[in-house]
Amino acid sequence: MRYSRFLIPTLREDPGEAEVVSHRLMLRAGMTRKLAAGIYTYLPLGLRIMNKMIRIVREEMERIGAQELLMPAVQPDELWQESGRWDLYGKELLRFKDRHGREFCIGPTHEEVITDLMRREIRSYRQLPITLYQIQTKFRDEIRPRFGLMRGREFLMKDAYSFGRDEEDARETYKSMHDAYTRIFNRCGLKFRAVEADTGLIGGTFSHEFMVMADTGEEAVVSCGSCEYAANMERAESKVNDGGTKSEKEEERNRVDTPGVKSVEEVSAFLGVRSDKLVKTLIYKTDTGPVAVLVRGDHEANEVRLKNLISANELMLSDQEAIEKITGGPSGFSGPVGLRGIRIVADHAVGQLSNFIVGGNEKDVHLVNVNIGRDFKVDQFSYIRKVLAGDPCPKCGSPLSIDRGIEVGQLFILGKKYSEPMSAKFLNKKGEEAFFFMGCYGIGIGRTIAAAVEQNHDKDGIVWPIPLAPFHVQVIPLNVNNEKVMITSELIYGSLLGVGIDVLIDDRDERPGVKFKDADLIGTPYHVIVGEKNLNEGFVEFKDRRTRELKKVTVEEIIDHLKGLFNRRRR
RNA sequence: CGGGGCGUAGCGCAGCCUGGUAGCGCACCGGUUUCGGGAACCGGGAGUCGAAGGUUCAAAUCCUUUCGCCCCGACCA
Repeated sequence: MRYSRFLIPTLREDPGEAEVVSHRLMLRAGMTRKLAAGIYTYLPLGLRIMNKMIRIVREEMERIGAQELLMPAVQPDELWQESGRWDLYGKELLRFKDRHGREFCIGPTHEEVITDLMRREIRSYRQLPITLYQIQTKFRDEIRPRFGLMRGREFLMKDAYSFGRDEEDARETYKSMHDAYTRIFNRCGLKFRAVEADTGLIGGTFSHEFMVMADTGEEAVVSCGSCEYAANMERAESKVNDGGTKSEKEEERNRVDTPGVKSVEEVSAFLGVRSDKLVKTLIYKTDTGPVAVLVRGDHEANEVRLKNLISANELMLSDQEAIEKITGGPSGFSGPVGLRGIRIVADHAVGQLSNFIVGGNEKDVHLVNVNIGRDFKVDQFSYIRKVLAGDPCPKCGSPLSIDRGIEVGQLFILGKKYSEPMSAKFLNKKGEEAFFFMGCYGIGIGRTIAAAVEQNHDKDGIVWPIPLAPFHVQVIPLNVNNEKVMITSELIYGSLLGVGIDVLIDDRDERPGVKFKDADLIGTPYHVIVGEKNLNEGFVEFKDRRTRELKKVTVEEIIDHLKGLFNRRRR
């Protein structure tokens, strides 16, 4: 490709709209442009990267025997009514009516469509298991799109769906997907981790997320340095010390006046006790009724775990009014003692405490030396708090650490969540009807590219991992008006092109500085610099973008070297 | 949806408080000189000041409404 004929509108200055590195650099490098909030155009250079990514994904999907198909982006409401998600999905689902007034949506995911297809086409267990995938544009009307490609509304996604006879089939496919994902993200040059995840709206029995580690990540990832345990914050837990006996003798319960003292920090400072001697009482409103939740003062409630525990779809902290009605006191002074007509669930850590402090359900009053059993009853203990850095690993007990990650892929075992309500059945070996046992597996293409930029850049621009790089080599003739320079540059360009290496020749009549800056910004892994002075001594220069190492070499050497380099990669 | 901020040339911004000829840098076009890390000089093109309404002799500037965008939060595959 000739730079002079190729649209790469690089920007010298940072666009004001961009906050995160990947967004900023991809705009500056002329790879993407925004059309509306969360909706982006991929310019030619950006599309080349996307296509590289897609190729990797296709190769790895084919390798595990998944078959590609393409489903419509627009989907009729009937299918979503069948699965029950039309009402469940909320505003994120972009809905509209056609000219006849029929309801449609733009697909944010395709479980319904694929399940419908399979129930029509698959009759027998002999046709199972089968895995299908597509690479397709999705739309989710995010409340707040942000971070450029990392969280757009319209985005390209690889979504695969497996149909098996039973759970064993599903687990097997799941495992091969896990391997395929590992290979895909490795090939993209990413540092990542597969973590246990909550199943969210898609639902199902278990799930892994592939997280790319980056400070700008949106999700907190809990992981163990000593064993393979890793989970996202929503799901993570730590070892529960439930064997511990309470050593302290139960003291007499007392009321203390705590005028205007509400928060854990205030109470612990006011009474001169550590916050882990306090118990927070949170009153939640849920679609399955109100719940009082007890966590230790220095802990935070994990609302996702809580939701799962009590099988609620909706869960939010109660407002002032509801709190007064339930506890009899204002917010900030809630406590479990004397609560009636409300379920009380407590975190395991609360169960380890004795003689702790709680709110008195009365303005300006707290209770000290409170004990479970004697003073109130807990309906259920569970792990319902957020893990803190340093907590013991649930598997091996070593301290856990918390990092930030970008979710680039997710694996779900769906089970019969869709096949049952949609009545997607086949005949099994015994001649009985059975529901498909399903799994689904997504990769955010654009997001993975953005994540790759987050992990691979320096102050001058992007440093593409070779498999994703839009061009492998950039030939930079420093003076296009010098015949010798151009003949040599063209020779190198042609030779590399001839062996299938992606080469960009910067044949613009620009000053060297401009070309160097653009080459660094775009992030081509290797630069071949052809300058008059070196050429007179028989040399060109070879630069490694990542290390910035510069070598003087002859034309023959550089061609051989690059040919060898990319031949080896291909094998 | 709550809080904060911003819409002025392709991009980055100033001007607005205190109303009176729309400006700067980069980019773009032409010319001269340059030519190894975003060149210098000369000349030039480019704006319904987000939109609508109001106040005023006069509005980018003041008032009202509205649309869009960004950030934080709530939410989230």
